[in-house]
Amino acid sequence: MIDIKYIKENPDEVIARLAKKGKDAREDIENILRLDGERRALIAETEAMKAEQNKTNKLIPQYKKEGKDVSELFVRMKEISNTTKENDAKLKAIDTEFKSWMLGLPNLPDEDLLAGGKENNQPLRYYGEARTFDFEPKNHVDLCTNLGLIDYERGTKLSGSGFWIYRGMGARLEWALLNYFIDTHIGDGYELVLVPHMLGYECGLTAGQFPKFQDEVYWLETAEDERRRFMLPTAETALVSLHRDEILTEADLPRKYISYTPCFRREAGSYRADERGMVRGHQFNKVEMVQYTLPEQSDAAFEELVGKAEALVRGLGFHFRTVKLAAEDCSASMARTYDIEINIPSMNGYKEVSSVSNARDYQARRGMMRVRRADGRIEYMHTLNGSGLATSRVLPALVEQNQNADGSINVPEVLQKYIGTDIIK
RNA sequence: GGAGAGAUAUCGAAGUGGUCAUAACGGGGCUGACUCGAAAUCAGUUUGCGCUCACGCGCACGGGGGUUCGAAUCCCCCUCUCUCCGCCA
Repeated sequence: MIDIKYIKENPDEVIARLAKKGKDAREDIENILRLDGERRALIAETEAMKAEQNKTNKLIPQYKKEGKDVSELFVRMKEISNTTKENDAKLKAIDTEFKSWMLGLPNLPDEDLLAGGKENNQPLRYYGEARTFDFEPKNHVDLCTNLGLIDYERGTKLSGSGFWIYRGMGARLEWALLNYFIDTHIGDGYELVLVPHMLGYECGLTAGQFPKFQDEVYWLETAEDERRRFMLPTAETALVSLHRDEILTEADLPRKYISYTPCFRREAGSYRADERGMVRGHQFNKVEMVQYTLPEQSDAAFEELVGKAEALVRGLGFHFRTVKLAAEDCSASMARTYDIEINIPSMNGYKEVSSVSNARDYQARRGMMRVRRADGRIEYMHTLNGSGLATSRVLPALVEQNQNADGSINVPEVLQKYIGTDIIK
């Protein structure tokens, strides 16, 4: 959520900045300002009456004790009671509408972001060189199938399209990647957290995925009187709710977490012909990094997370580039996002393997995540997240880039200790 | 799955319709006194949210609704925790 005070004081600026994200917020802001005014007026009126009510309530036992008649007071009190009840109902309706507009507003993009979508993304830096082949390289689907690493057919048999099965050396390669990521993060002082894979609604709301993107996750069928739960689309959704409704102390921050989870996504309508194989599925494995920081720490934390994701990719020997996303390409909750993209030869281009974002106080406001400063002030923390990394893009890139003419695959050095070999054939 | 008990501030916990939410009482934290310093002792202090330029005012006793002039307290629904029994990897 964006600070209502900031919206009130700078409505035009907010509209202009959200426009960079491709959001025409004129109607939203108009409604928010109107409802906020109505809300305040009603609060002022109702609270004055409640003050009278409270004062009189103290008189009643006193009068009774003194044997005075209280029936006149009762008449007035009934009046107040009726009006405040009506007002409270009105206020609730206004509040609900107000909140729904507020929750619908995306985060403000940072000032330095370019407006517009993907076409305005800026590559910031490149690392290494794209591999060239002196033979006709195979795509990862053929490579993985031939080597028995991935069983696409049986994945579909078990669960339908968009699911695959890692087998044998494929499963070990996948597991080796995850181990490499996790060990690196632990070495960097991050706390490993294993979270539930089914989450309650509030988690999605805090992360900023709900109410707008409720259709993009898998909901579990529940009985009428049972709490609704969904399969997490990313560990961020869980980790960012870890400190929901908490007030941490300044010394507690920054908090640095990582989590491994499978991620479940509907990906409705997003299938594209060039995204064959395991680039986009309904379930994929990911190690996620999340930081909670003091507001003034979040810029440095962002650079740290980007650096960590880059280091993992570099460690695997990949050529990659780091791209600063234009405002519209950042997700709704985020003020800024950098993607790390590697080359998947069969796809003629760069594909995202990590996305690092700074939400600033947007998620903290939604989930009431605050910090008590040394001087006693309470303010919202900042939250950041980044993939570190998702294997579903890394493994295809790895097999394609490390393939030999005979169809075998060289195992990057950092993975060899986990998998026990330097070549898969 | 069955039966029962419970949820009050940083923690334990009292309060069962008004004059104890300025939330008793106890512990912890912080500040000060005493001390070379510490412990002990003594004194003080210590919830969050909203509205307001401010003085202040309002709200919150797990969450939601109801009864009442008035609810921590009575009624209904939900969530969570604990105990016992059953079942179970």
